[in-house]
Amino acid sequence: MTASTKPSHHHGNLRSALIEAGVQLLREGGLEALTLRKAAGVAGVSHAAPAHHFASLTNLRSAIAAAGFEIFDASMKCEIKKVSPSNPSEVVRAACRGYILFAIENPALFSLMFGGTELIREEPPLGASSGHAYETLTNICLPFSTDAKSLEKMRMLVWSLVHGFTSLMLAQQKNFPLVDDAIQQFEEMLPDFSKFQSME
Amino acid sequence: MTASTKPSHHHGNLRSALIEAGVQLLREGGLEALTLRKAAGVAGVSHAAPAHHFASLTNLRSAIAAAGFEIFDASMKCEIKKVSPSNPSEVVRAACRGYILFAIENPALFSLMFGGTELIREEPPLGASSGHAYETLTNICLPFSTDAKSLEKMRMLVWSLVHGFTSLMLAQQKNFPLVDDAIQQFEEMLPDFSKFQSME
DNA sequence: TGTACATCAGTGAACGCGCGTTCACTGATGTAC
DNA sequence: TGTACATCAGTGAACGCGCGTTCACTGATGTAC
Repeated sequence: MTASTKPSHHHGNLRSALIEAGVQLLREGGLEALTLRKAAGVAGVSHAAPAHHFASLTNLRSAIAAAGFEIFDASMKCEIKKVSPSNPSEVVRAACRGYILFAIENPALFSLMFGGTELIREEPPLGASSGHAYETLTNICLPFSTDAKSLEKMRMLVWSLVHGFTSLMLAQQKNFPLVDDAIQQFEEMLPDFSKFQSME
Repeated sequence: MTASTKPSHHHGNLRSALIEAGVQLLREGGLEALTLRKAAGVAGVSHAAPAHHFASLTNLRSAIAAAGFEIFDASMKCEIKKVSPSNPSEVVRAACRGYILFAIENPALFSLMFGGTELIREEPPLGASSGHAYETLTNICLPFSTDAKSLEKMRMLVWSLVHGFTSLMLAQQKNFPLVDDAIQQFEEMLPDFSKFQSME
């Protein structure tokens, strides 16, 4: 038994491991598959171990949702990077692609983040992470707004559109459409934002 | 003890009573408060009684979701009736008001219908009920479309907008905004649909 | 460098809980005659 | 109208299950001297 495989009484970074295990459980078994005991099992520790890191299932869920918002934000930013920043409409479309891609890859995590599950939303980890995604959504709307009020309206419009489309897509859950089909359907539906401003 | 209050061994219409009980449980305690045993308790029967009507919790959930879609459709239709049918944009706005009002009054039921919970969606009761709401959403989009494809796009646009707005509103769940505030915010955000058609 | 000790993360057994489900039963209802 | 009987909805006790949680414990880590 080498030093690297030597089993240690201490895990090292159980907190992160439990969050990762939770993301995996959500992916494999949906919302109801996420329990403290199962997360401990996947992380390879006894079922009593999580108590040292998470006081309750709601705390673990909140931490997982926070991690989810970071992945979510990264997914949007990744798509945004692929297009020219000089075309604001294309940037919005790219962000929406990232939004939809994340949801298709992590449907249960998406449900946890936005669904009816009780979370501790106000506290730092989750509050900060969802704040990052909120900032990204705000930034892509800046070119379409002239003041705080029009910014607020544009953000709400874009966010509602892409969030509604994504949620309805997940709710139908009939043998999942190809990712590209979903995105194509979304983009065909999308109004021409550049004309929105002049309509005011 | 009069005849009307005489307790009978038979309930009469336990199936409906369990669905009603379920709606009440969702309203009072959220998604996780809905169990077969609690529904039986609220309906005033022993916890083994539901087995004669629902083979599993998923079946009860599906029946409750079906009932929810009927209430949901009625809520939209109720608001539509209040406005002039000769103004299609106003009809769409009215339907959206019904959509939002339903969700505010029944947040957990809304989550059950559209969230990550597994339901038996294909079978008659739920399939038919959600079909009614789908029809209503289609009908309000008819005046804005010239063919099947533009109808599909308009329906997806309206539906995504109102569904996304509603879901995000519920997800924030910070001391609930006044109903009127939510609807006002939605209507301010809403683009002018009458101009959409000409933009194609 | 070595030793003593405090800290703390993980163990494994045990607890009570609410859950869905099964089962023999009971009593009301509805029908055949 | 009355009687016998089949049907079926609801009862209440019992079952096993996975869950969160508690607890005394153990062993690794890190620090003081």
